[in-house]
Amino acid sequence: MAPSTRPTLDTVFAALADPTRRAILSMLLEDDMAVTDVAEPFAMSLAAISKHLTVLTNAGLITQEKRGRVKWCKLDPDALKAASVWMQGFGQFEPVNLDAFEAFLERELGER
Amino acid sequence: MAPSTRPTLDTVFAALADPTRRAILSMLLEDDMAVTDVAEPFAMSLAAISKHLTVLTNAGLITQEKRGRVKWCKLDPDALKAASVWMQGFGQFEPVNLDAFEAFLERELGER
DNA sequence: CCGATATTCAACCATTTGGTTGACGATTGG
DNA sequence: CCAATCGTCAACCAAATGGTTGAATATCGG
Repeated sequence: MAPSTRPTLDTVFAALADPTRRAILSMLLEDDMAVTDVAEPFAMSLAAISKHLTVLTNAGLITQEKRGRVKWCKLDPDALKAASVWMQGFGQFEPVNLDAFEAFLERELGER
Repeated sequence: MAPSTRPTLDTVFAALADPTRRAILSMLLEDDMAVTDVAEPFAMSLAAISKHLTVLTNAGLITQEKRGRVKWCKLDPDALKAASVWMQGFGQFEPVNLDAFEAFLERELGER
């Protein structure tokens, strides 16, 4: 599924502003997933998750491919890359630090 | 002025999702500015800009210091750094690329 | 073929967001 | 002192957001 609106910094950052959507991205970091499986850990309807996935797709953060009755969701980090470049213009941040990233993930999971 | 709500990834990304606010950040990259001067290039009321600055402050992206009747706005890239680290977990992006950043700025200014 | 599974659609709702205008409080400078 | 300037507040508005439920549409498997 291609994004219905061309991804922009607006759509990318707006998509990232929601904790549910960031959690979904984290899950997809592990592996591609079907919509139903994405929805499983969340205390909200499947329809709500489906909408979140649409937002992520329109932002270009994931792609969705339908095989049979299952729609597979796959992380697509290109849009993130664009936003990341934008942000890095505001400061010389240290190079990729996976440890810090893990810490963020854990803190965020802990908050919920 | 300290943020009234502790900055989170939610507030940082939500703040970045608005083109007016991103433009304000770009302006503050050049120099600190008073609220009235920040508002000058925009076709919107001073009150609206004041609200945008509150959003940026709550996200921890800027600080505001009142000296006399003038309130000075100053970029504070720490919150951006946190968000940047989060994003970099999703891909091994090339190191800081200021050229790409300039291109983004120009494209964004061109869009409006 | 038929029931179950996967996903979206449509209508609805409450809340948030981004803007307006006009009044207001604080500070400055002549 | 007093008029002008700086910025926020309050009330209001339209549109977008994030959620719900129930029905609809495909597709799979036995």
